[in-house]
Amino acid sequence: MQTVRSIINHAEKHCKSNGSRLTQKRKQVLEGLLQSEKALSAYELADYCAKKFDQSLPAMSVYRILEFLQQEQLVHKLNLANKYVACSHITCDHAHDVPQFLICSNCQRVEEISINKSMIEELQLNVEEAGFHLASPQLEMNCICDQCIDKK
Amino acid sequence: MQTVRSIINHAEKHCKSNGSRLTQKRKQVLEGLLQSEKALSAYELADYCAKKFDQSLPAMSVYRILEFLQQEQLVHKLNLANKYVACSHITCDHAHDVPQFLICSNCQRVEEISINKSMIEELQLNVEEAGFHLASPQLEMNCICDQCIDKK
DNA sequence: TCGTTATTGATATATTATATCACCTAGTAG
DNA sequence: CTACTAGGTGATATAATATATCAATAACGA
Ligand SMILES: [Zn+2]
Ligand SMILES: [Zn+2]
Ligand SMILES: [Zn+2]
Ligand SMILES: [Zn+2]
Repeated sequence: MQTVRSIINHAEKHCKSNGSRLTQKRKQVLEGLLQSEKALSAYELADYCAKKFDQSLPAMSVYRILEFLQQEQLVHKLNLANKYVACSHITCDHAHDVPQFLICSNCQRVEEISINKSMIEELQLNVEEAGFHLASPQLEMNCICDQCIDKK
Repeated sequence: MQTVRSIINHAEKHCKSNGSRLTQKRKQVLEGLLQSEKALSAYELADYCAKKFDQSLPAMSVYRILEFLQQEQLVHKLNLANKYVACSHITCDHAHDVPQFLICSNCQRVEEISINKSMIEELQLNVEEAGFHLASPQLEMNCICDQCIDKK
């Protein structure tokens, strides 16, 4: 179990070695995602920063920052939920595989998994047969998590 | 190649045998989706109806109608694109399988395919291992279609 | 025909997202 | 150190998608 701080430190090094800067605001947004149990919207992140750091962060800035963080592979956008999550592999050194996401539609908890490569290839074949090409093999699946099932 | 009209007739019978009604407005919205090459938003459908049938249809009504059409399995919502498509199997008599969608992120053209059942099961296993349960195995994949590739 | 239910309209508002211009700040060159 | 430059942020406007609620109307069954 790593601390939020150590992950952010790692992210900062990553940016530095990339020629980009992980500014304070960017750290704040990333922290918001790291400390959260669930995926957050840009506006929820703006709220978080406003409350936590006592200085309002306009939603526009959050969007720009999220875009930056995505480029740096520190954050992923969940298109199925229109929400954002911190990457689970920030402190891993290996290259980032194409991610697959399980999203609990009840509580927004998210799991970033890696699906069998052969399976993705098979999927890809199906897609090609239909006259399409996978633009991004990032799959997002509409799920219910164990915890939410237990509650019912 | 079936005509839009014949598909709508089929849909009407389907609703009747289901104890529900495919009203004129509902037909108009369904027709909008059937005649379209690509997925449409609720607001685009409202525009279509306004122009084609010369009577404005409030967006709210479109949303309600889309909800109805989804219940009747005549229409699918693409959560990845926040758009809607007519089901490709309205005139098929067989039970509707769980659909999988290929969405061209460039032109919004959509293909409704059926993926290998064993593959879905394998996917499901992966998901269960991660402590989640597939809420709907409807996969939506971010693609580029052949036509859009050729244009470039 | 009357009363009930299903359908639609109208209005307000929430949520997510993009476009644009102005301002500020950190790093660089002189 | 200062002035310049590019990158980063703020502010404002607006678009696009979606939900909530109450009123009006149309269809249906008795
Ligand atoms: Zn990741
Ligand atoms: Zn959950
Ligand atoms: Zn279908
Ligand atoms: Zn296309």
